[in-house]
Amino acid sequence: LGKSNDNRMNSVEIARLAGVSRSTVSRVINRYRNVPDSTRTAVMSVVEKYGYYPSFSGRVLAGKRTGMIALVWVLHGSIAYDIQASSFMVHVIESAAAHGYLVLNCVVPNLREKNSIDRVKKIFLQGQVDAGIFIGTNNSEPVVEDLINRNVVLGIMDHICSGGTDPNCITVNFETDTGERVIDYVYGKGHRKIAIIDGNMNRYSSVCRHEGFVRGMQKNNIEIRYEWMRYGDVIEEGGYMATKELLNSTKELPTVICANNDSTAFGVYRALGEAGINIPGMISVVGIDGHERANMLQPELTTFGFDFKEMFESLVARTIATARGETGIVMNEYIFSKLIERSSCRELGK
Amino acid sequence: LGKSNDNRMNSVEIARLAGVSRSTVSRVINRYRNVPDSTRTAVMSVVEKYGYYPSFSGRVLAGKRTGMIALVWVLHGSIAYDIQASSFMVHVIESAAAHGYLVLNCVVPNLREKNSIDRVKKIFLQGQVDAGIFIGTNNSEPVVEDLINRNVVLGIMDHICSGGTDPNCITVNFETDTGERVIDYVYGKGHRKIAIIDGNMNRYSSVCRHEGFVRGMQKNNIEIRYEWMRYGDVIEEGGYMATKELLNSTKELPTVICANNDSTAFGVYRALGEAGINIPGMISVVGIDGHERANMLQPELTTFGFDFKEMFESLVARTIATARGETGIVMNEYIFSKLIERSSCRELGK
DNA sequence: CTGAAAGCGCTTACAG
DNA sequence: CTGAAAGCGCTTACAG
Repeated sequence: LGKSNDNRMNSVEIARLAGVSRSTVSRVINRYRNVPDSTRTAVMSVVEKYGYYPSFSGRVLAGKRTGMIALVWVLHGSIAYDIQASSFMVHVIESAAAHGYLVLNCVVPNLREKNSIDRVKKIFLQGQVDAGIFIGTNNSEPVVEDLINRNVVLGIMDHICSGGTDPNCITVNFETDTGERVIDYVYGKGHRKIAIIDGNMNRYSSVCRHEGFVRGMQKNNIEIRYEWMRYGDVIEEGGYMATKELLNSTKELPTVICANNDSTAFGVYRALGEAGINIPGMISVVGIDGHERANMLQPELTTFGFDFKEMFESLVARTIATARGETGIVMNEYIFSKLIERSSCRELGK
Repeated sequence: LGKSNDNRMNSVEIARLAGVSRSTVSRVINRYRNVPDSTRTAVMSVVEKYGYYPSFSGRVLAGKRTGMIALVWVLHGSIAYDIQASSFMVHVIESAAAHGYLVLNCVVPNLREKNSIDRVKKIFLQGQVDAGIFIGTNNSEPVVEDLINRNVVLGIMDHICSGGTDPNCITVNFETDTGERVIDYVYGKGHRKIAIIDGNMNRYSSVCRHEGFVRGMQKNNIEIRYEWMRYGDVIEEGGYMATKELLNSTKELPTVICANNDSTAFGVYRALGEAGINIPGMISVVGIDGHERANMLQPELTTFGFDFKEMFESLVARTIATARGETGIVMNEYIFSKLIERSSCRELGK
């Protein structure tokens, strides 16, 4: 039989002490209008006297929302001791708090392995939370599609709904022309020997940026040299490995390396540093993201930055609103970058 | 009346489909021993076919644990875009995951303001989680004491239980002699003109370190000059302000500044940098913590580092074990620092 | 080995 | 304005 919560009060006890029924206690707690002040005060004084808080599971079982969203964080490879991860988390937590929501954190190494899949599905399908936010997912994840099909409300970063417009799939995506803008920028600085460290081609944003880089090269009549085009994943280690391979396999050096994102660029820095190649003297570097650490590098990284705080505020707000059954919500949004010009990309021929 | 969860299965439906009673479904789900394989298989095939997950609130209301702990993060002042915050969070999340627990995140600006108090109390007193971890609390917080008195299981960093040994208050504290060790170290390097940037005297660790600094000075017969002893709080901004004030109000400069912790030391760096004072040429700096960012400074920061990963693993493990009713658990632990000698503290007279 | 039943603590439509 | 009652979905002691 259900275990009584030791010394905790329940609504029948409060009702008895206040001389009303449980129904009335509940109405007071839930701020129903049709309760006269005298009743309300009588009940509240007992509630406060005993520090009574209605049982969470009781409330939820009776039909209330949980007031919680899950933040599912897909972290492939090693754990990120990453300022950006920290700020993303805090953005989600604070955005949720602004709507009276709490965040349940779930970090999984991937979304393909049985154990991780089960942990994630369980959270939603048990009804432990009202909705979820996904960060770091690939562009096609069976778990995500499964949850969407089962009417779980999900807010996903960098994701296109496969079903077109599921009413419970909220998304935010990156502008599609960042890659092109990066190339235009370095081209404008006089660079013609351009290397690309791509991201993870299972991510929409990486594919988009890759295509943008290529469009930019073609538009400006730059030869695409595949020895200078590498996959670096979206992490520091990937950028490092890709740059090392690039340096090892090319006779002629590029004058600039455009990275899929700033974390990747950090790896580029490390590899160039180890090879004794000066930035931006010998090779310039440009990133994408506006990572908080980018201005702590030597030299500070020139990058195309996004306003992630604003992005998460909107994603979380739209997701919670959807979970609350509100309508007329924008299902997808794009975010746009702003050039943050620092000192890692020099002007050639000066 | 309780709202049915649209298309979600429940245990009576599964029972009907499997040709058994709800009791049996529950026994299978909960891995009871006395269920023959044939019954188990029959039930599980229905469970899997429909992707059934038992309702969280139903289970909890019937007496199961929530499998969740709350992480209450007291962040005074502005939001930390901080690698350390990120790694602490990840440590807690991963440590909890190792025990099958999920982490509910709650960030509050302080624990004294009515709204924050209420948010925090609600989480625990509603029974939303099995236990809590507190980071960043002052050494005497009424909310914390209240929760302890109401039998909530809490794991607290840098905290001494006021009641002595409440069986539900798990703690971890810093060694008490770090301050002394810092002074011994700089003394050994030839420093005699020693400045101190203290932390926040509402924290046990800051008080301890302060006392350690003083003991170290006395032991080594160093004059304590109060113009060189400042409060810097435990954050970058505090270290910055304190150092600026110190520079503005003293004629003679110290040869070394010992900071309460690394974040504070970051602020010391910034203030010295702005004043055009070379580190360690003109003034050396020593921190405490082993902050992940400390090796990214110029020059890299010499500091006394702690193993926070291990610390959180133990704190979380002990807290969860207590929540599970296990006994014989170590209530308090101390953690010990290791000197990480880098280049911010020079040897004098060489 | 298994089912019927009680109980966990709430909310809300219904009736007054 | 308010109470009695049904119902949310589970678990487990009890009885067989």
